[in-house]
Amino acid sequence: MTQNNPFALADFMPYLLNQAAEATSLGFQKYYKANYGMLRTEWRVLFHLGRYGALTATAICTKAQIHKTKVSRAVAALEARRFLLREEMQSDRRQDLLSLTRKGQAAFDDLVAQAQRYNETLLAPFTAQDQDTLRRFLLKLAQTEQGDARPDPS
Amino acid sequence: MTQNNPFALADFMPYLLNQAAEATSLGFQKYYKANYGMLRTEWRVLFHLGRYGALTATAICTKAQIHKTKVSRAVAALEARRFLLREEMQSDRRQDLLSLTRKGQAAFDDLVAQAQRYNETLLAPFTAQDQDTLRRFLLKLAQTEQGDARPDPS
DNA sequence: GGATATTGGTTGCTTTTGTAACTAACAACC
DNA sequence: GGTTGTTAGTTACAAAAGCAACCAATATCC
Repeated sequence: MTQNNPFALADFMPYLLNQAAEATSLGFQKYYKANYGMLRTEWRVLFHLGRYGALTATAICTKAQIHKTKVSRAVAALEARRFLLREEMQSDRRQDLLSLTRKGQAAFDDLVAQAQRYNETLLAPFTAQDQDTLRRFLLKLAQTEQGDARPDPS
Repeated sequence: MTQNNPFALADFMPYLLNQAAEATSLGFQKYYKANYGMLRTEWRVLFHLGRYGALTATAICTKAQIHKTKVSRAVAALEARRFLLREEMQSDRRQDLLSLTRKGQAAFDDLVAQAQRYNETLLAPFTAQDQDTLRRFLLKLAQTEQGDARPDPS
């Protein structure tokens, strides 16, 4: 590249997005970690069960876009801590239907309330309209196709 | 939370940002991984040296906002592969001045060109004005303070 | 209805990250 | 000028993520 067109990392979307993602994730992460000893995947799994009711592991994988090994481990951890319950399905004995226990539901309620508040503080500096724009952009970027960026032509 | 105000994960900025960050990072990551066997931190360190000239490790830490152990390892890896050179500083023998080798410079040139192209395709769907807005928002979000989100009142 | 493929999920192993402790060089203070 | 404190950077150990192999249940095909 030419020096008269200095490309800064701050212009590079993956970098910028990562910085923003990390900075904003941390505040909330501290909360669920400190209060429930949860990892991010665990919080996400809990969230999905709380938000959408009983689901199988693969359903969570699909909805949450998380790899099955991560979900598997998160479920195991949540189960061990009695946040969720596992019930073998009649129709297909490979699958377990997962649902929150009362304790899990309580954690969900608290965490969602907390998340909402936190989210509001994050978005506070922006007008409602800008918030919409931002959301729209991020959703579009999140749909970026995973094609290789010009693989080595060799 | 109330069910008549269903809070979706897609409304939660940390989540949205993470999704966008991951989706957009992947395409480029494939490239530097496949062609140079680099990790993300290594690419970032390389970038800073290419962009700002010779630096010490801590200078990179500061500029790039990366923890020193990560930088230390990235530098070691890049040095082992002869992408950079390490020179003990006269003024303070604890510090090494790091600079790119010819090979490192070549990799930098290629990667930056690639990054720019990739970035353009990412931003293509947006108008120039929207791109600015987006950048501005992300920068602001990236500056989010790391205060705990309401720690347990106990 | 038995062989083959597919799917749901888990486990083991390797790579990467995070955290804390550590070494070496320098600075400051008396 | 020796003790005490800092700073630059590395290393060792633990936690987490990624990947591939795997097991068991179901579906498919002949």
